Amino acid sequence: MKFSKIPAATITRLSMYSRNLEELLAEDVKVISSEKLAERCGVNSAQIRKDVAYFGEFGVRGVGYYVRDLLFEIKKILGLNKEWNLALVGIGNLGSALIAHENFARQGYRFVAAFDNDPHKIGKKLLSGLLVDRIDDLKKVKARCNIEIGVISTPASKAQEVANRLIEADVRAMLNFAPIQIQVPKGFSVENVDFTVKLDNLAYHLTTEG
Amino acid sequence: MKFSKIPAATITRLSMYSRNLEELLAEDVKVISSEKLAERCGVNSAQIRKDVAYFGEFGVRGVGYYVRDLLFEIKKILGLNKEWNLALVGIGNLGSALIAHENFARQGYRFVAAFDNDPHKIGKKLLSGLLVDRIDDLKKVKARCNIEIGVISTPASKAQEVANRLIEADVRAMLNFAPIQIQVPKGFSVENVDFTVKLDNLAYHLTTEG
DNA sequence: TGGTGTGAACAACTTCACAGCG
DNA sequence: CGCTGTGAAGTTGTTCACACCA
Repeated sequence: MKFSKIPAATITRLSMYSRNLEELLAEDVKVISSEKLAERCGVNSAQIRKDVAYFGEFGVRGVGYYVRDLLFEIKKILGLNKEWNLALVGIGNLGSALIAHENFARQGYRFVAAFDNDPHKIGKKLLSGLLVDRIDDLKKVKARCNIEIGVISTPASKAQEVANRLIEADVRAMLNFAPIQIQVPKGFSVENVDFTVKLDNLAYHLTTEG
Repeated sequence: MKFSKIPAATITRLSMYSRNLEELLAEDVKVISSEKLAERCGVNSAQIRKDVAYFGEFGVRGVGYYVRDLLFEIKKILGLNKEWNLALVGIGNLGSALIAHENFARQGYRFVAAFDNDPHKIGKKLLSGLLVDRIDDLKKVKARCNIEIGVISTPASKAQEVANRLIEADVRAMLNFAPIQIQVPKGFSVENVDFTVKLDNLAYHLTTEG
């Protein structure tokens, strides 16, 4: 185990390993070698060994990794041994779909608040049972619900403004669905989910190789 | 201009430059230096010069880049000088939200077909006016609508199966919203939009640095 | 003069290859 | 013996620094 810097890509792969290990667990596989797991994940086996070795010695030489143990360790590394409280900002089509989406809940992400600035939406109850709050009440609601991650699903033109509110309320992490680079101070994290960029990549490949 | 291999990250950045240039155009800015554009995009200026230099000499020494011209060239590179036809597969909450989402249309991506395998949904008309087709009719519908990119918004358990149908129908590009690695043969492209991975990254940072 | 285009230096990440251990 | 853990080698991507040109 070393304390050198962890590549960002390593964290992303850990997330992928975690999902695959969950599948293996469901298939009742007890032990897996880095070689086999690598094949499943489409990466190099040394990559897997190196990725997990950043954090400890979780394997058994001559044997492989115990699926249950490795899964547990990876989840601990990622911080998935607890539930995380999300707040949705921007209750449009996409936002509503996200609240209803199963993938959040399954991994322990839970929407505890929802915000909008449209007076027609404020006070309404969503299908999930959540009440839509005014964005001005963010701090107050945060104190009550312990919001840990903000999910921004407003139009691009409003996204930075929303981010500023989240920063003000000291929400340290944001998942941004708007196609724009959000500026945050040190100590805050933003992850972008930008499907236009992905589509542009596909268009490029179709144009170039097709 | 050189024909060495283009880093994947370059394409992703071109997409970002394109958006920023569109904003600059709207602000009526005529010329911009790599330095200024870099600041806006949060990257190094040499990076920008190198990225665009892979494809040609679009700048003017001592001046910078003409916004309109560079935007045009980048869009041509990415293949955004045409409209792209999308087919949505999986009409759940997320799928419906995607069809209604403005960001696709604005960049020239247009949904021309929608598929599901739920008998209750087939034949129904979506808000956009699209009729939901049977996935078995994919080839037939493709012949009519010229589907170029498939958008997969089914549960993870069905995603590979859907991908196989798309491959069979020779839809060469897929945007996958299911949290799973999709396997495709050479010549096909997949881009993943996976928010659980992004959330795991945020959770990791909150756990580690927070 | 000022900013591009680019070889060369650098940094980061990935893969190899094998020592070491269960 | 077999598979992990890891230094070393290799590869890829980024930044520097400056020649060159409008």
